[in-house]
Amino acid sequence: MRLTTLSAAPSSPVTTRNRPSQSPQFPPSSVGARSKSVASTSHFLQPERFASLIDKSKSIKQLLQIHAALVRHGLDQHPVLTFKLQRSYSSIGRLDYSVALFNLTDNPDVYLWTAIIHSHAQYGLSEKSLIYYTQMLTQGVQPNAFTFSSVLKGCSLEDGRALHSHAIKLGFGSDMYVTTGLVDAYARGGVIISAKQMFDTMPEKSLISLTTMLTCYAKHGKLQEARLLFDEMQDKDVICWNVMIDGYAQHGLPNQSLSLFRQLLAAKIKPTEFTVLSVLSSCAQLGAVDSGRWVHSYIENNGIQINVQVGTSLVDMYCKCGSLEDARKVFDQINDKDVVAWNSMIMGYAIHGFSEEAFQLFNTMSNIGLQPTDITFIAILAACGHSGLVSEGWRFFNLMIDRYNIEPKVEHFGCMVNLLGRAGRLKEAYDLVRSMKIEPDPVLWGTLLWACRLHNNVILGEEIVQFLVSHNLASSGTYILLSNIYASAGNWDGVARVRSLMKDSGVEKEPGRSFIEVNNKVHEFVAGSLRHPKRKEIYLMLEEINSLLRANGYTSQTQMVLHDLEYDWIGF
DNA sequence: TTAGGGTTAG
Repeated sequence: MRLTTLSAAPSSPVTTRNRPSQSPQFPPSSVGARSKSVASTSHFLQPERFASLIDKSKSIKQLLQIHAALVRHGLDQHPVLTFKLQRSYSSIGRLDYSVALFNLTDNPDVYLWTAIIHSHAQYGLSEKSLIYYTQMLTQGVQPNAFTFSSVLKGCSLEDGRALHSHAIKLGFGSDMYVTTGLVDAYARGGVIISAKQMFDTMPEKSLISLTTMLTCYAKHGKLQEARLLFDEMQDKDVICWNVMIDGYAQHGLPNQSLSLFRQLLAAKIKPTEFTVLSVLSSCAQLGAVDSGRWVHSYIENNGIQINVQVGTSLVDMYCKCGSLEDARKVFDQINDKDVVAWNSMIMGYAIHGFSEEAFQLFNTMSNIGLQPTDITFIAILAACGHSGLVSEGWRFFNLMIDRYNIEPKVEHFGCMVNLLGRAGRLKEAYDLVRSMKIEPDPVLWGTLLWACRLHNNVILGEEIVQFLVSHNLASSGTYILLSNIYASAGNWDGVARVRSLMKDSGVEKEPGRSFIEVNNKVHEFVAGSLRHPKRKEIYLMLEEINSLLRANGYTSQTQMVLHDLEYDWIGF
């Protein structure tokens, strides 16, 4: 007895592309029967001929014609043809037809079961593919190595473990494809040790299995291990480079990412769309606008398509580098902008204080019927914060909850606390934090403390710090902020107390860092470090700037700097 | 006369 039910006409294609305007007729019995269709020229077509027709078909119309012809020729249960047709439906995004065909097949063989499992896994429907897998077992059909490699794709860690023992039991535990799938499953589940163990059991490693392991390391920030593997790899293709470059970009090492990108170009390997996404992210992190522009023109001159993802990356890069005009130019040229593209541009305006432009884009986006996301509201609330628009902030905060049913996250509360704090409404900000149903994070507390410092509210500052210390939530930043609060109130005893408290509890301040790009080279400065080769010239120049400033009547605001625990000589 | 594994933006 089959567990799957025979479904009526399929109705939900996987993608909206190629969707026919009218309801599809299924199973097809007369499509193309009387017309001069590809499949109706002969009544005696051999299965081989049908197989080749299916392989050549690219549209749903052609596939339906062939399917109809198969029914007429009594070949609709032919295992090979059913398999091919199923795969073709799925490959053009019609998983619905694929499933319907599967349901109409009397005794699906291991090929068809594996194909339906594979199709669902391909579309990210891994739970569904696991259901098919269990149904397959219930039907008494034995899975093979192909089945395992398909069902492992995207499965959960728990399911991956179960499938692992199942694969061993059935003798597929050392198949290269199955093992690679297991490395990937353990890696996605975050169990790097198990992934590595699987990897090590492989007698032979393919480029794919090496890349899977490399991805595991890179995704989990194990960049040294990743680099070691990367350097050992012979015959690296561009995907390996992409994984490594992206690993650096995603884990705060944008300089290494750019440096590896240069090596890729030097090795005459052609970057892809994936490559430029990571590289643009690195440029954005560094504020390296010259490198960013170079990548932009590289994209334009080397046939890399500026699709919505690449376009958004460019927008983000230009925004973070402070070049809003360039960002807007790219933004306006992106076709089929999705919400992420809108969010990036709105965020760009927000962080640079152009709240009006941010609001305008928000309105345009709403007017064209695009639903804002939680990120959109972070951008909008940040824009309110930069312009001190308290009532606008509350309006958007409530709009988000009431109209768009978006639950505020800690970041939204952070924006509100920042907004209220800047406006001096500390009590309101503190009450908001205390009323939160979710746990406030250290950044949020920091924002509130920073506002106490800004408005010299020592009492509330102390209260918050006491709360944080007693709940074991205090970080070095907490102490620094409290010290600053005392300093700005002229309370030197307080400053001394915080210093000794920090010393006693062994808290160390993370050194501040800053970057600047000069002539395509990014220079990094760490507070207190004098390692830059041109430090003498830099100091001389700083002194010269200071003299000029003083000569023009500028007195620096040393109130904070003097009483900070470490003097960040470059960050000003 | 059938098949499987690796990299995307806030």
